[in-house]
Amino acid sequence: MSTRQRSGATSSDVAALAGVSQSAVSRAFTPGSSLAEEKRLRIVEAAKKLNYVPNSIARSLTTRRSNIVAVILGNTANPFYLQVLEAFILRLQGQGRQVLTFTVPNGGDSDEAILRVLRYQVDGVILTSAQLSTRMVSLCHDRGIPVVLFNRYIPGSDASGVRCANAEGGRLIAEAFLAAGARTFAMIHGDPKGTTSQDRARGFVDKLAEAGIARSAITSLEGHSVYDGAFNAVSRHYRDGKAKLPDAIFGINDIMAMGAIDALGQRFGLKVPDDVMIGGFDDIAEGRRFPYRLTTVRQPIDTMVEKALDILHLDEPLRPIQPGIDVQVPGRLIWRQSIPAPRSRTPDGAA
Amino acid sequence: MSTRQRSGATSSDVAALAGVSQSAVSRAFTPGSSLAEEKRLRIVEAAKKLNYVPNSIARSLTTRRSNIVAVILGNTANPFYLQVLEAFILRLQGQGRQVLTFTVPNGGDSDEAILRVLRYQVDGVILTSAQLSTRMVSLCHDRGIPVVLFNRYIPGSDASGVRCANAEGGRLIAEAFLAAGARTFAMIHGDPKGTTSQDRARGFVDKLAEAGIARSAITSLEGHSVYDGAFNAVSRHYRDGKAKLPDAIFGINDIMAMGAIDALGQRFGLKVPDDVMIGGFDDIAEGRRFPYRLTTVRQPIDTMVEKALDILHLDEPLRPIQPGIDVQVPGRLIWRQSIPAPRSRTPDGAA
DNA sequence: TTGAAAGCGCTAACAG
DNA sequence: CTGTTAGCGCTTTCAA
Repeated sequence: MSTRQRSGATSSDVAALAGVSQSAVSRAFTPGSSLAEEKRLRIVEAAKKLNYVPNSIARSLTTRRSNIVAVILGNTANPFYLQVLEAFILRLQGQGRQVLTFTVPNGGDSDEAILRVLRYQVDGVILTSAQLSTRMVSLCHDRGIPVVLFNRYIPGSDASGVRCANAEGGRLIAEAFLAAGARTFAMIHGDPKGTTSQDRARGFVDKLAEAGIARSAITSLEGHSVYDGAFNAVSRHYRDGKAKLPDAIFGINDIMAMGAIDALGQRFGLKVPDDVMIGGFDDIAEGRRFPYRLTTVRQPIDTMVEKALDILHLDEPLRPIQPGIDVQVPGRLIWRQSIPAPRSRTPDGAA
Repeated sequence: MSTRQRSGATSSDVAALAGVSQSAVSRAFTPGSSLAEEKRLRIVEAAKKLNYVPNSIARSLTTRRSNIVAVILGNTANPFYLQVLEAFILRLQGQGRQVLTFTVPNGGDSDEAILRVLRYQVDGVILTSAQLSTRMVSLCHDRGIPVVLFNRYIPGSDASGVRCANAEGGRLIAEAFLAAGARTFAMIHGDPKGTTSQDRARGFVDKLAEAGIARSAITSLEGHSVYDGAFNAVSRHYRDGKAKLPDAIFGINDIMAMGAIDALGQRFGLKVPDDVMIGGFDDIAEGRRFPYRLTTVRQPIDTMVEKALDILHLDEPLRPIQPGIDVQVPGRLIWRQSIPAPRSRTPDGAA
């Protein structure tokens, strides 16, 4: 029966068995280091016999590189960010790196998570949660740990980030509504402090203004970025004919748009798009399904993930961190049935 | 401009500034170690001044404990396992531990992930993906790293695990169908090699047999544990009236049950439960929503997560690993509208 | 190409 | 309570 004390063979054990020096063993497991082929083979064999696996912790101590990237998640209730997490894991795994995952309560600050991450000497941090004190940003910066904000930014800070062109995306939805003949609107906001929500709303309102729609023709509801929030907001606002139903509702993200559709259906027996048209943002898998068939703005997750990792420069650890990089990736309108398509569009196709 | 070389102040730096020994600094950051309060304060102050954060990597090297737990995910297309991941992260984070997340392609084996995990000296491994060679189990065992299988087991192996009482859950759904008057059935299987799918199906069929339903009255479809798989299987099998529709369909998990409901609605204009009744398993959030309102068996995630962590015995690392623990947690039937409720039941309530 | 030796930053006896 | 000392397992000069 094994005890938890022992943690397996070390490079010295392997060295002894193979009759070489301990550094030779180290070299045998370091691609690109010079070692006689015959010797390498003997070492690998000895290692196999002892079930030797190199200790990455010890390696990290000397190299000062952990090969670990931290991903800090905010709103896990939004499937979009779970998809993002998965994309990061897949890509990073493919590069031989590991992902340390943290969640912070929706709207909470990520300072505590950052502090933990610092202790583990991660090579980089991806942050998808809203709040981050600039103090933490500089703490990471001082220690040479690059941070990239995913889909958010801190105005006035020099933190780097990649995000979807949110305002432009908001405009796309407005255009779609307009093309389908809508004249009165509602939008369901997410986190009122989040730049993502604000930007999408701004683009939406701006485009509408250009088309001559007064701000007063646009109702604002608060959905707090989650399904239930949107469901409840819509249920409450329009119950008993209290407020007049608009022609179109913009869910600032898909999950809220879905909440709105379900509230309309369940509470008021209303059909989309016959009674109200709905637009979303993100293009999550759930929104593509039969009951929703959401017209939405697709965020190109893979591209965004790739660009985020580019900013991290994991392969060139010595390169100084460049502050203030702000990459914006355009979203793309995906037409489905939740907004009646103008004649020139085909459902489920691109804009 | 900072370079990536330097990685911050060390305990020696703090010691120098505070005028104490380096070990005093170590003690100041180790709860429960004896140190004069006045001295501790001075150290903390010096640490703050230097932005000192203890290096967990170095700590792990000496203590042989990383405070890291690995979670290896199989089918990420099933929201249930994402919920499980989140539950683990939340709980582990609360204990001051970190989570290293891995994904393995659906049906792929997790050996490669395990090997990586071993290098990082994790304190424990949670595995939710099907395939795991017994060689890897013993590799972990030898190194004193406890492994627990979540919702699956390897017959004949001494790997520990926690799972829902799947067969019993399958029986619950069968009972519900029977109570609602169904006489002909279909079930949509997940991974045909997965014990989870097999057990649920077995319980379902057994219960039906006891009620006098012949095996030939039960159609088997393959949904591969994913939404699209179930959607396609149902669309294909029943198109053009090729096969006769059963009274009830059991989706071996919720996400497949949802795929079935959508296929029925979109392809054949059929309504649930009026035309066909549907049962699921898992009780994922998506299945509770208006378009689905799935009657299902709830897996008590929190309980299961708790029991899984109990098996890991993270707090008593010296305790030898006990092989072959197999905890089964009962599921609970949740009545919703996808199966017509007998008079004695209230929708959304417990069985 | 190879081995010896010096750490990486920290914890853990062990004296005092 | 506190400082000294000896490593944890590995990488990396530095000579040979």
